[in-house]
Amino acid sequence: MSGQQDGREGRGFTDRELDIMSVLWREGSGTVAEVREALGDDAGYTTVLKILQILEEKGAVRHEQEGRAYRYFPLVESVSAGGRALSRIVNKIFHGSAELLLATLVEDREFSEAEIERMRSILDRAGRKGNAGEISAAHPRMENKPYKM
Amino acid sequence: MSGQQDGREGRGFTDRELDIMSVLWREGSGTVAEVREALGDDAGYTTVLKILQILEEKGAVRHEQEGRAYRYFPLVESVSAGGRALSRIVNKIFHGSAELLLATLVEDREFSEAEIERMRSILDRAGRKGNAGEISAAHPRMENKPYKM
DNA sequence: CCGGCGCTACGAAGGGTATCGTTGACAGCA
DNA sequence: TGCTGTCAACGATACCCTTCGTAGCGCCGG
Repeated sequence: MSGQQDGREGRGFTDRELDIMSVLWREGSGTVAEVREALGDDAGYTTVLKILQILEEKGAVRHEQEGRAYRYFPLVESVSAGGRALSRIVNKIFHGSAELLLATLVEDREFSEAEIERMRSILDRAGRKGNAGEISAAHPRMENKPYKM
Repeated sequence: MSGQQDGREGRGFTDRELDIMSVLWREGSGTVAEVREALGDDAGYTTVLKILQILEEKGAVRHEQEGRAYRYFPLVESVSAGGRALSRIVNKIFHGSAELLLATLVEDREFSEAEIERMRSILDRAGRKGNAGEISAAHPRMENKPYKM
């Protein structure tokens, strides 16, 4: 029994972990040295390695041998991590109101017309897809949806 | 060196802290017992008290004597906490793209027509304001009060 | 007046994160 | 062949979060 050592899976990322995942998402992959470089070289080598290993334990990244070094690849999609984080924020901070979230977002930042136009079209798509006619039918109780990682 | 004093002073709440702040934001205020009740009574009394005290240390809440108990009030607005959290997510996970964030948001949830309509109007307002022209005198402050009741 | 109850304060235990120092392996080079 | 630089693994350290156990205090009912 206990086939797999289920460590800390399904959890969110900590600050530092997120920093490193961010690099991996942006670059696609990276060795310890590369990640360390991308972070701004303020972190020690072993520190970055350690966190990468923790991330691997969590199932968020994997590695391949590349020459003498390991190259790390993200296993968790940034979108799915983002979805989780957003869900959390919407529920805990904005009480389930995505509108309030959006309002806060546009309050804090300045968007170009083009950006706003693209965001509008995203909403249009959502409107057509999510609700082709009926409105009050099902009020989506925005509790925690099941996500998978 | 390079200590990690990045998330201490009210910048970013931990899981449990967020749970409790969420209750306070929703209810407006609460005693330890009330908060504990609202959480689902799976938490011990002293646990909730402790976190409330930590929150107070961080400057996120304050308390007033009320009879024999303390009544805690949130000092940090949910919107400002949300703004910070959103900023973080946009930058670290969505690489600064609010569009991608919005796309993910609408991917994960189903919205009613009414909600989408309101979100669209939020974008309209942002478009008029953010446009390099003139800011109209009417400044529709998006507060967290008059919404979603 | 006294005991119980509710409340806060103190602080410790348990587990996790973040940062390194050190060690051992190995490859390239003089 | 022996030195040096790069790399992963291990272990240590320090700090933080979360959960409580226990103690002390004031109030209320009997």
